[in-house]
Amino acid sequence: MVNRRRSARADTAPPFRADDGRWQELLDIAARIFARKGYKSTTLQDIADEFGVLKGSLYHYIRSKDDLLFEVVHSVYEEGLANLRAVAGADLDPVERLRAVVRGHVVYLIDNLVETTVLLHEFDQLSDERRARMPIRDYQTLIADLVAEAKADGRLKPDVDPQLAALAVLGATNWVYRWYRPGARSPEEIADQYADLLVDGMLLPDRRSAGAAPERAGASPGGATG
Amino acid sequence: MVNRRRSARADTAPPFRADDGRWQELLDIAARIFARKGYKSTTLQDIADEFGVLKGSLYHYIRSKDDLLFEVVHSVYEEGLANLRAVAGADLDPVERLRAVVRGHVVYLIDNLVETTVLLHEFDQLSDERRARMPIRDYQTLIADLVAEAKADGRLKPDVDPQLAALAVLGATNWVYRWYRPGARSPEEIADQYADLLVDGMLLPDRRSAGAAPERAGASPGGATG
Amino acid sequence: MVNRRRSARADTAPPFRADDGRWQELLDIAARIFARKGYKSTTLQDIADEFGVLKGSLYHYIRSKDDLLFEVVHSVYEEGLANLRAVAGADLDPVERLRAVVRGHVVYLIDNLVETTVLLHEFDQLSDERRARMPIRDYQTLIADLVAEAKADGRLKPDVDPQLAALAVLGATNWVYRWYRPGARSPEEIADQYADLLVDGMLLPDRRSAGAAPERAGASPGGATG
Amino acid sequence: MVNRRRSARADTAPPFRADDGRWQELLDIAARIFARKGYKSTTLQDIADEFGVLKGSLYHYIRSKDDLLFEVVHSVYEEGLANLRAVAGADLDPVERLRAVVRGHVVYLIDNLVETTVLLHEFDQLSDERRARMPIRDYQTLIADLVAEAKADGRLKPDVDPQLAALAVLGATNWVYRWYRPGARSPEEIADQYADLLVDGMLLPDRRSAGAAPERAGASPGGATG
DNA sequence: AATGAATGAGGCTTCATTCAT
DNA sequence: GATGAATGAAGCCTCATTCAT
Repeated sequence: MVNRRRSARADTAPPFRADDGRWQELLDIAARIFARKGYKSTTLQDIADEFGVLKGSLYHYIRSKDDLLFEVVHSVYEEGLANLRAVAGADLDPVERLRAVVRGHVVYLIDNLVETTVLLHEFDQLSDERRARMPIRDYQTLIADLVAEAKADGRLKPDVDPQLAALAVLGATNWVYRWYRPGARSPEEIADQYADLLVDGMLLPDRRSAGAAPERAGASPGGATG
Repeated sequence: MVNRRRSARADTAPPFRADDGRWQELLDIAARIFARKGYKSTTLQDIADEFGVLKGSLYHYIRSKDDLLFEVVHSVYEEGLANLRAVAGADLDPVERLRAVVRGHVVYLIDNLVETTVLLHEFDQLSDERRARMPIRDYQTLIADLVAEAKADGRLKPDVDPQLAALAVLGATNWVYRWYRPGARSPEEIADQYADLLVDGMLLPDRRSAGAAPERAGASPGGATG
Repeated sequence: MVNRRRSARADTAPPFRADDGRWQELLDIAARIFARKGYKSTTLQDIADEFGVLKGSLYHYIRSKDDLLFEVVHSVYEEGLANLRAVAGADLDPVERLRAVVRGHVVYLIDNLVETTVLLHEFDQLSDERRARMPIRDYQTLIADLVAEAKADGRLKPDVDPQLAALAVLGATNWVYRWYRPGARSPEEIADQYADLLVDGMLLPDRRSAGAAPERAGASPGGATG
Repeated sequence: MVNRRRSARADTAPPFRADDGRWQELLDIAARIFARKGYKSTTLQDIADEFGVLKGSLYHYIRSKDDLLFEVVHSVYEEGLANLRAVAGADLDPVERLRAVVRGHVVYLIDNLVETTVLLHEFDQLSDERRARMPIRDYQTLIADLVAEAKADGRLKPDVDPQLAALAVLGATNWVYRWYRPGARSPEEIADQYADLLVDGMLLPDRRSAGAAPERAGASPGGATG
């Protein structure tokens, strides 16, 4: 759905004005390697090799290795949140908005798998200052608010705790980065299943969307970690 | 229930037979620091400092840093799986066993939060050979099988894909390591909510356990990442 | 005679293309220290100190300490063998070729004393893989073949065993690295004496070159080991 | 021929009175490993493992690793020299004494292959003080004196330089430690061939022992380094 | 923009040696 | 005589970063 997010080199003020083609290429390479090996296990040498320059030359683009992590992560964070906010603000009843949010989150995550992997797995490696600029709790709050709204509408089981439910939703959906590999199942299929499972799980029995879709075919999804 | 898992120093054959008190202390320290800073960002100096020896002295207990990660992770992996298998084998109908498994997994994870954090976050840092000794897919398979069984019983929505459902369950529950902090809510409360949410989400509308418990009180859970 | 052998950086592919001046300087320094203290007793610190950089900086030139040993040793090995093969292929009768080979070997060895010292004393410290690339037995074979040829010509005592004779020749000549110090006696004098002694020792009594040169003056050679 | 040389624990004054069985066992083990891997590459751990104690326990037998090297080397040095002196003092003409010395040296060396290997290869690793206690030049002098004597008798080619000839003899014979492996050829066969080759090489043509033995059968000797 | 060389700090690991028990 | 634990120094190697060209 999304995927056209492109970093505007948010607030690192690099000592240069790289043409944006090369800059994006660098970010993409860094993101890919961070996702594969982890931030700490990635060396600037790894990145420079793939970028086709000597490692010292990377300092024409960045001021520190940390910059790369931040740049990779910051834009997915912002855009992903914006994306969810847009969906959450649609003119639908709260339960449907919740469903849409789950769906949208899954699709966004898969559409930006490399970057979200880095965000979700390497978030803690950011400097405190930079982590503070990405209040990751906002995701939880956004969903918890929707749950609370639906609950106020009387649609949900009375014992649903919005915060806890939000964390369950985020856990299930974020976890996708751990096992998704393109091929078996489309992002949309996964998103639909997850939305149905998670949102139906909160609903009062008698209020559930009666008609469940007929079983969809598809190879069983693989899972590296799970 | 849990938590008395103690490593029998599985298959690293360290150059000694230390008294197990010190060995366990070392593993606990390592696990704690790995959980806090990540494996790669933890230095043997960090560990030695807390253990109260010079860093070279750690080699009385290990043969490489990697040993520490493996030892920490291997026992939680094994015991956690054994734990789930025991629960999954109970003499109950499949849906109840599924519920019990979700509950058991959450409780186990929280009871062993430090070690499961290391397992879930640093699994990829293990050497290939050692990773192969812990077929983490077994967790997914175990749950997927239960889902398939319940589905065969006609209890579940026909479009539930067992593998996908298992991954959703594991995502939601495993994610707990990202936000759980002792205090606000008991492990059992969380476990119950998760079990209800996730299992109910798979059930056919008319087959659901009618009586949902009245809302439980509790402070809203904090969440570092989520 | 020789001594212009310069490494073409045979097959270590270092992470750079240093100007060869510095590279040769490094190899020369390493060779000198290896020869003096032995490979194992030489530290990269020793080498870096003399090279004038921090020890970590050596890794611009090498990938491991082992590289240095290999580079030092590989080129003398190859060139020394080529040198002998050239001499052995001359258009002379076998006995004279043998004499020339002994002479040539001694002169080459002294002309490249530092490197041959390292080759002869530290050969076993090479990794198996690298040792395999230098079939040091070729020296023995080359000489044994010449001896066999001379024997087939009927020039040698019938009980001369070519392999054993070759080993005697190599032992006597290679041993030079243990005691030679420039000054007392010229490489050529030594070479001539050795050739006469060793080759005459194989000849049939009546076939020997009658005229022996008059005694040459010269200080008695010192000898550290021997 | 010899081989019953047993160390009297020359002058290391160890902090103990080990029963000599264990002490000899330790020296034998150390010698074997030093010969195989080199002194520097041998760890006390290696030795302790084979000796069947923990490495710290070795300090009941030695005061330092260096002690082991010295003890191993000192006794072969002394006994080997005494052996040669006895042979050199026999009541024979100088040329025959020379021949006997070459023979005796080769046999002794092979009979004590492990220890002589350590002596010949690791001599330089001894502390200066200890090296000084083993004037290895004595071997050279002993042989050079014999050569000079034979030369004074008019038996040798006039251009034979006694020192140089002695070094050739020592080189050829000492080198045996580099290639000898039991099996192919008896120590005595090798010794005879070497004596004939080296001594005949010094003789005046017309004075040589006419009858050379008929070719002896035997597999060709292997040679690791040579 | 890029190179090539170097820095400097620190990481993991090894190992001879000591010592209380 | 031996153990088990620890020391302390040092060794090899890595890597983010700097800088003159």
